[in-house]
Formats: sequence, C-alpha cells, structure tokens
Amino acid sequence: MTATTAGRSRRPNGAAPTERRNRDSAVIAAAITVMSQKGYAATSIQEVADRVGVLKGSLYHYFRSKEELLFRILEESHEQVVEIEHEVAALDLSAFEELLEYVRRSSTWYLSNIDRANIFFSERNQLTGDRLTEAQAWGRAFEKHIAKLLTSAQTDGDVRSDMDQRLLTRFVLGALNNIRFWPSRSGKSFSNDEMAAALVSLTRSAIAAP
Amino acid sequence: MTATTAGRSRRPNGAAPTERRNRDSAVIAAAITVMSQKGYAATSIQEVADRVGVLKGSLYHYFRSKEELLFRILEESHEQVVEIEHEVAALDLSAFEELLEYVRRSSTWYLSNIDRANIFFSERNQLTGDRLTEAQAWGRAFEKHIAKLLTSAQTDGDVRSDMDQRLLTRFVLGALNNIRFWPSRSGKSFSNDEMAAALVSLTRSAIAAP
Amino acid sequence: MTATTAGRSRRPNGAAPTERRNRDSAVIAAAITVMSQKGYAATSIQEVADRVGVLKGSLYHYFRSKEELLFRILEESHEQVVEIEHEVAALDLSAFEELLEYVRRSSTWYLSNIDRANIFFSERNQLTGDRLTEAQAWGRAFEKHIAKLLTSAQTDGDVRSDMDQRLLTRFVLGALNNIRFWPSRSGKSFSNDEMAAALVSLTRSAIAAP
Amino acid sequence: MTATTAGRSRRPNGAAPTERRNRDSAVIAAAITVMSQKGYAATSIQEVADRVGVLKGSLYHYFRSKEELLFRILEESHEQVVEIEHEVAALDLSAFEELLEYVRRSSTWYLSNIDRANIFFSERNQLTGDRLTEAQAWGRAFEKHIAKLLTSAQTDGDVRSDMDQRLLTRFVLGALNNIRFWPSRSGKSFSNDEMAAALVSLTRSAIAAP
DNA sequence: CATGAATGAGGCTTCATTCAT
DNA sequence: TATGAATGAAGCCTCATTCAT
Repeated sequence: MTATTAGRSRRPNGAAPTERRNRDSAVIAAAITVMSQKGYAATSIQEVADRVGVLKGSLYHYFRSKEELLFRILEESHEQVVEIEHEVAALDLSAFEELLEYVRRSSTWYLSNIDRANIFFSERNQLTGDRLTEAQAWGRAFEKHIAKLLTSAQTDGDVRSDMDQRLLTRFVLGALNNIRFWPSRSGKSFSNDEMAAALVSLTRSAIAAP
Repeated sequence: MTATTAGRSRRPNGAAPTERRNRDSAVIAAAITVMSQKGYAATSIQEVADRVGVLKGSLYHYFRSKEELLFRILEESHEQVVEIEHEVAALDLSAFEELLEYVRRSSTWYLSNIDRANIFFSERNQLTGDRLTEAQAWGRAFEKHIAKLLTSAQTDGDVRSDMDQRLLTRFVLGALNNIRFWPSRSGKSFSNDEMAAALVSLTRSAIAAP
Repeated sequence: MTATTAGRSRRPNGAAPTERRNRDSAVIAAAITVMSQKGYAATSIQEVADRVGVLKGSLYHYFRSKEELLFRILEESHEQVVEIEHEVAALDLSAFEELLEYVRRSSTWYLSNIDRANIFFSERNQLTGDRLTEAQAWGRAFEKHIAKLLTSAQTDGDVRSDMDQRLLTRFVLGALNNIRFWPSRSGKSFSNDEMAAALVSLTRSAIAAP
Repeated sequence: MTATTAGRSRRPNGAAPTERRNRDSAVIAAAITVMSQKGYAATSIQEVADRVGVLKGSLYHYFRSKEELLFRILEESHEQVVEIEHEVAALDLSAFEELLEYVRRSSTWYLSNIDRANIFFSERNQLTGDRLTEAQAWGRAFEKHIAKLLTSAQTDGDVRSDMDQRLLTRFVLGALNNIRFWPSRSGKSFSNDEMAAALVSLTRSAIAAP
C-alpha cells in the first residue's frame, strides 16, 4: 500500500471510471497468465498487449511500468492471502486448529489461483527499490504469523516440542507454498479440496505432539 | 545427455586440459551465482563475464549460447542429484528408510548448493526445444523414483495407507524442494545437518504408518 | 501571417467569446512557461495540459498541433515586438536616437516577458515548412530594420563609420537579444529599467561616433 | 570531471584503444553537427548513427546514454574554453587588456567551432542531476572570471566606473556569447578574425573609461 | 467543450551473438 | 584463447494525435 500503485492515468476531476475497471482486470488477468508461464523477466509487454487485444503502448494507461504491473499483481494476491488470515483468525479456534485451518484455506486459494500463486512466490525479487522492500515485508509478516501460531500451539501442548519452532515454521510454510505444484504433474486427478485436505492431514501428522 | 552438450572441449593441440576446466568451471560458477540471484532471464551475459573477469565475447569460447550455459548448469546439478539417488539405493535399506535417507542426503546437497538448487528448481522452464524436453524428463524420473519408494513402503506397512501415493509423493517432494529456502530467513542459525535432520523427522512423522 | 494560424475560433452559436479567449490564453501561458524552461522539443503536451488543469486530448480544441501552438506563441511575440518598432518609429526621432529608444523599449519587453523571449529566440528553428519560412522572415525583417537605422545614423554622423554596418548590426542585435539572460544570474538585483538603461548606455558608447 | 564520463566500454585489462579514438571522435563530431542543428532533445540517436555509418545500438560502445554524450561534448568544449582562459592569463596583461584579449580569443574559438558553441550555450540545461550541477558550475566560474577582470580594470581606471560591475559583466558576456550568430546571417562575408576584432573594438568602446 | 482510451510511430537502451584481429 | 567493435533484434516506454461518447 505504500509503493506507487495509485494514479495510473491522470484524471484531474473525479470522473467515473465505468468501463475502466473491466479493462484493468483484463490487463491484470492477461499479465498473470503470461507471467506465470514465462516468468516476469521473460514476459514482454507485447505479449500481454496481444492477449488483451490492444497495442503495446495502450497498456500504459493501466500501469506506469512493467514493474508496477507486477507489483499490482503481487499486491492483490497479498491482500487476498491476508484476508484469509483474518477470516481464520476470526474463527476463534485453538492455535493448532487455526494453523491447520489456515493451511487448508490458503492451500485452496493457491490451488484456485495457481498463476497468481506462482508469481507471488517466484517473482517477488524482480521488484526493486521501495516496492521490493514492501513485498519482502509481506513475506516476513507472513512467516511471523505462522511462527506465532506454532509457538502457541506448542505451549498448548498440541505441537511437538522436540523441535525448534523456527524449523517447524519453515517446514509448514515450505510444504504449503509448494502445493501450487501438485496439480501440474500427472493428469490432474485430485480436486482442490482433496489436495488441501491431504496437505492438512500430512501437516498435522508431521507436527502434532505425540 | 541427449541435447547439445557436446562440442565444447575440442583440444586440437595438447594444451593443458586443467586450465581449460578451471576457466570452464569459473564460468559456470559465475553464472550460477548470478542466475540464482536474478533469475536466468534477467541475467545478462555481461554480468557473468564481469564476474569471471573476461570480456563478454570471450565467454562464447565456453558455451555456444546462453541457453546452453543454463542447460549445462542444470545438467550438472541433475547428475549430482542422480548420483545421490544411486548411492542411497546401494545402501540396501528398506523402502521407507531409503526414502528418508534420500531425503536427508539430497536436503544436504540442496543446502550446500543453494544457488544450484535455486536454478535447478526455478529455471528449468526457461529452456526450449530438446533441452526443455530432456530437463522435464529428469523431473518426471525423479518423481517416479520417489513414487516407487513410497508405494513399496506402503506395501511394507511402513507408510500410511489412508492416502493416495501420488499425494504423498507430491508432499514429500514439495517439502524437500523447499528446504533451499530455509536458511534465507531469520539469521542462519541452524547447520545444514540440523535442517536436514529436521526435515527427515518431520517427513517421517507426516507419512509414517500409525 | 501566412501559415496555418486561422481556423481556431469558429463560434457557431453565440457562446461567450470571453471564456474562450481566457482558456486560449491560459493554454498559451502554460505552454510558454513550460517551453521556456524545457525547450519546445522536450516539452510534452501532457505537461501543458497538467498546468492548464485539463486533459491532454482537450488541448486540441485550442490548437491543431504542437507546432501550431509554438507558432502561435512566436507569432504573438513577434507582433508585440513589431508593435514596439512602430511605436518608436512614430516618435520621429533621429535615426540614432530611434535606434537607442528601440533598444530600450524592446529590452524592457524582453525582460518583462522573459519566457516569451526565450522561446522567441531559441525555438524558431523547431518550426517546419511554411511556418519556419515565415518565422525566419521575421528575423530578417527585424535585422533589416536595425540595419537601416544604423546606416542612417552613420550618414548622420552619429554612429562610427570605421566599421561595416553589418558588423554593427550584429553586435547591437546580439547584445539586445541577450539581455534576457541578465536577470538569471546572481540574485535579481536590478530593475528591468535599470538593466535596459545600462544596455542603452553601453550600446551608445559602443557605436557612437567618436 | 566529476560526473560520469569515464568507463564507456568495459575493458578489464589495460588494452590499447588504437583505432578506438578515431571512432570516438567521429561519434562526437556527428553528434555535434546534428545537435547543433536540431537541438539535443530533437536529435535522435538514430540520426547520429546514420551519420557515423553505424547501427543505432553500436553507438552505445562510445557512450552510456544520450545524456552522457551531450555531457561529453559540453565538457570538451568547456575544457577548451578554460584553456583559453589560462593562456590569456599567462600573458600578463593589464586586467583591461586581458579581458579584451580573452574576448578576442574566445570569439575566435566560438566562430571556429560554431556547432560546439551552439550546444555549449543552448543545451546545458538539458542535462540532469549531477551533470547539470557540474555544467552550471562552469557557467558560474566563467562569469566570476569576467567579473574579476572587470573589477580590476575599474580599479585601474581603465573601465568606466559609472556602472555596476555586474551589469558590465552581463553585457560583455552577452555580446561575446552571441558572436556565434554573426555568421549565420547574410552571406558569410567576414573572416573570423575580422568579426573577433570588431567585437573587441565595440566592447572596448562600450566599457572603456571616458 | 471535455473526456480518456486508443493509436501508431518512434525513441532510448539492452543484449545475445558474431567475427576479424 | 581473448578481444572489443559491430550487429540486429527486441524491449520498455513516451508522445502527439484522434475519436467516440
């Protein structure tokens, strides 16, 4: 929310965007598809424009630079993930159950938004300057949240205490972040819910107190 | 081993092969460092040359194209990982223990070769044509190997049978591949062995038969 | 007066011409400020629009092209300078005194309209085609006028005869055109009148007959 | 000398440039011609490349950016002008005669290097950042030098004391800087020396003590 | 009149790659 | 082998201008 997201096209008075939003979303959608597939650096604005059905230069009505476009995608994704965090927190579960529920819901989100998730986890470091700083902060906050839940769950006696919480955190996060790769192999034979459930079950077994 | 790897070391006269290899390794080492950090697409040959202390054009004595350079890096990594696979297979353990030992050793390798591992897992898809095909085959073989071990271990009754082997495979692979990110967070406070051991322990708990 | 100046103010209905003129002047004023600072080529229509508080596209109600906008600015300036020429001619002074009075009054105008003067003297050559031709004609007429006064003054014995009139002309014109740079250095400490008076005095000394 | 001039093409070891310098000069010469004619902003790298007989991209072996190219031109010109300053200072003349000799020699330089002089006086402000700062400093040093000579000459009683030194400075500088426009009008009929001599004579008359 | 999205051309710059020396 | 100038293609971005609303 800090870095340069706002003010793409100069609108002196407060005119109504009407149709605008649609194109905006179309642009972002196109960018997500291409960038997820080829990676940010290998994606050309041209390809995005082609997909939107607009000339290259016209895209600059929707963002100020390729990097801003990436940032916007990341930012949106981040917001949605944070939203999940809040929803789960509102459920008033034990730390352990909250953690697992969080794993389940975000897994589902990643699986339903694989392209977004790919970009979210792979292209953050292509940002520079303030935008990079901000995006890195997301990651840290994210990790801290998981760490806190794990610590609480350890205190509650729900999570094994024979292992440093930091190692647990990394394991849980790693397994979670990787779920986006599950479907890409061997003919999509599991539903998102099945996969999410499997991840939760495996995570539970992995870290539960004996 | 299929795609264009050959044709680098023509040695018409009896020049010192050691010198050659050294430069060659230096080039690869430089490329690994840069590409791990910025990604293949965002890495310029110039940066690699700078790091080697050679002019851009000179690099083309060591590889035919940027893509071949990437391929060589991936290939080397792949070979080393396969080597681990063979070593572990030679230990004659039960499927379950072989799997876990494999996890331990490859974790250690990833942690000791983080830059290589980064490229190995992130840049494969930047290849094209035959090289892409070959690299993708590695991944599939890799997965198949884990799958086989898991199936055997399930048959042995060592691994939980309440979950499809394919889900188990993805989980194990995902957690394993992700260990390369463990050190990057919060002040490197664990040794590679500690991290590998933790991963093994967690993986065991996750998938062991009850 | 030849080139494409016309065709701006079609007023089909009996709309208020005042409003119109105002906007028109506002646009020109904005353009003058920006172009004086950054130069014609480096000035974007966007910047002018921003300064007027209007969207880029809207500016095209006030001129047909960026070049026409520049031309109009130059033309207006030219007209004002010519006006000064006529005023001074009407004073019925000796050639020498007319020249000096002309120097004084145009100096003052340049100093009071520095941005206009900057554009007038620096951006003429950015025009093309007929507009360029016309603007260049202004310069020549201008010079011819000074030349005529100097020749007369030489005949009158008021101006030194030991130097070709063409050299005198260039000197006088050069010194005059440059007065617009006087204020920009070292904290504006002189009034426009003081500077104009100084220029007149120095010019007089420079060219007066001994 | 401060701003980024050095290090255009990366040369790890100290190889001999040999042919290099030639091209370098050719590039600068081409740029000077085009920029003098059309102005920096309106000059495209393409035009310079065409004139050198090289592809657009190839030019970037000789400079890092269009702005650096401009800076280099300005810097070279500045150095030559400063050189003149030093030469004249070494002549050990009275302040008044030194000033006039300086006017004569720099006039001659401007007339012999009209394109350089045009750029020198017109395009400085197209620079940005540190380069702009440095170039502006040149101007100030330049002016200070003239001012010092004038003050001394006033003290010596050689220059009129009825006028503030700052006004004299501006007048002298203005007339001098403008000499580059003298030849552009009406069929080049005077030699550079004639024009320089005329300027000196007129300047002397203008500012000499009565 | 104003809007603002779209155009289409062009500008600066980077870069993988080649090649004569 | 190494050099470094040159290529040619492409990439990002800007901008004057148009036009339907």
